[in-house]
Amino acid sequence: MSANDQLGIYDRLRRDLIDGHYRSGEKLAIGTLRDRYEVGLSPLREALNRLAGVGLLEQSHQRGFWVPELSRSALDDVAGLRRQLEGEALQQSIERGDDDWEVALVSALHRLNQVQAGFDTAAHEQWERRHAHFHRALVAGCGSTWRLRFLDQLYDQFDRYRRVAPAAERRRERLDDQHEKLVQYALARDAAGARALLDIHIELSWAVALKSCTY
Amino acid sequence: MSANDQLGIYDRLRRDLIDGHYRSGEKLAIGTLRDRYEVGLSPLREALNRLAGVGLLEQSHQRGFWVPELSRSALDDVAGLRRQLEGEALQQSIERGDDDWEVALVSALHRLNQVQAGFDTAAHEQWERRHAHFHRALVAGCGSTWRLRFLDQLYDQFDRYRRVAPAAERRRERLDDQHEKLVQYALARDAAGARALLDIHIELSWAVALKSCTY
DNA sequence: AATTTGTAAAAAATCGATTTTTATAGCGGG
DNA sequence: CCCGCTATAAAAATCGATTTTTTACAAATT
Repeated sequence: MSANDQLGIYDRLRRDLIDGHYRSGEKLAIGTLRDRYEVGLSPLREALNRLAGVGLLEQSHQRGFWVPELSRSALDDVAGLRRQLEGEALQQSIERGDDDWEVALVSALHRLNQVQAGFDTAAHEQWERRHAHFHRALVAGCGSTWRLRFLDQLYDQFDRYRRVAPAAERRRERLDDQHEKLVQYALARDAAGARALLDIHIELSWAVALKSCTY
Repeated sequence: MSANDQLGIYDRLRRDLIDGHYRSGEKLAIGTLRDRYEVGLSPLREALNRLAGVGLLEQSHQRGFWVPELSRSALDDVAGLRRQLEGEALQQSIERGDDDWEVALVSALHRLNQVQAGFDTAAHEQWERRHAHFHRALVAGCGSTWRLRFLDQLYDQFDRYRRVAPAAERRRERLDDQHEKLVQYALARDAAGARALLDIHIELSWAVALKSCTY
């Protein structure tokens, strides 16, 4: 509980849900959450409702909140839709992105690479944040608010699987390398090349995340 | 306040937001809502939070909730993304939909046509519900939970514009006719034809909804 | 005259207690 | 012995009051 106290209960819960702090399908007892996060019932319930709105929780009337089940089919669904939405968003970003977009993208990549070394828990937290931020920066220039909104939700869902999947160092290196190359394509305004690589990138990420499914 | 009392505050607010009962950009005073809907503060706030999660409201910390602004650019965004997501969903539905999907689709069309006559307020309410249900039935067989989830949100957004746009009877007839033809394509398992018509259908709907933007 | 600062009113957010609903275990009947 | 019913316990949902924050207005200073 160090820097957590600055964050609202919504952000803390969201992070813990994505990090796999709660088991797939687990029921969230509101009273228990209240004690654990040391918040009042009202802000807690409001956060749970908003999280249900963006698909990070499921809600049943008068019966409380659940963590959505992790499943192979749900992962395939998320990955497939992400590939489509992110691919087109990347293409549009490359076609329409301005100087500010380029700068933000380069910055996001640099920040991501800064933290690739030493993988203690805190550093990994930071890497996760910067990784998510990088992918958002890549597509931020697409000009479609709703596409970005949906992509945010899909990133979160995808990360739920990746976070609980076993480490895959060899593949992680290739993925990191692809981040570099994606930026090169983007700066060269090669939309087709970028999109082709992004498909590969998502497919490889999917293969890593797939290991989270015991089935 | 007839059948409204059976619905939860979330559904009542959602319907009123889509129906244009609140102005674009309007600030929602929580105390006023509490009196108008005759509900307690807690369920009201929880509903507002969930509505913010699905994009039917905007929220600013400690500053309350707003109705998202209607704008030409936002409508174009919603319509474009809807065309893409719904088109592919329709194609997959036609390729994968089973007998139950066909039955539900035919039922939804029939129910929609049953209410096309007499357009008083209550009948129009019913038509709106059945129209939304028809489009959901059309794509329900696609097999992608997340795609359907996002489409639901896009339908709601699109309807916000259509509901406040002036009536366009001539075009409405053509749109209703297209509903029939869409089902014919679907039952004939002609995915390409259905998708082409759906593009036309959405474009025509967009032209109608566009009249809601004063700009 | 414009900007800043202080104060009062209004609104949102939070809290703790109460009510309502659901789940569980024990009891009685088939 | 199993099924259904009731009583009890637990949990979620709701309420009304309180606290905190923001906003609007006015006075004072530059």
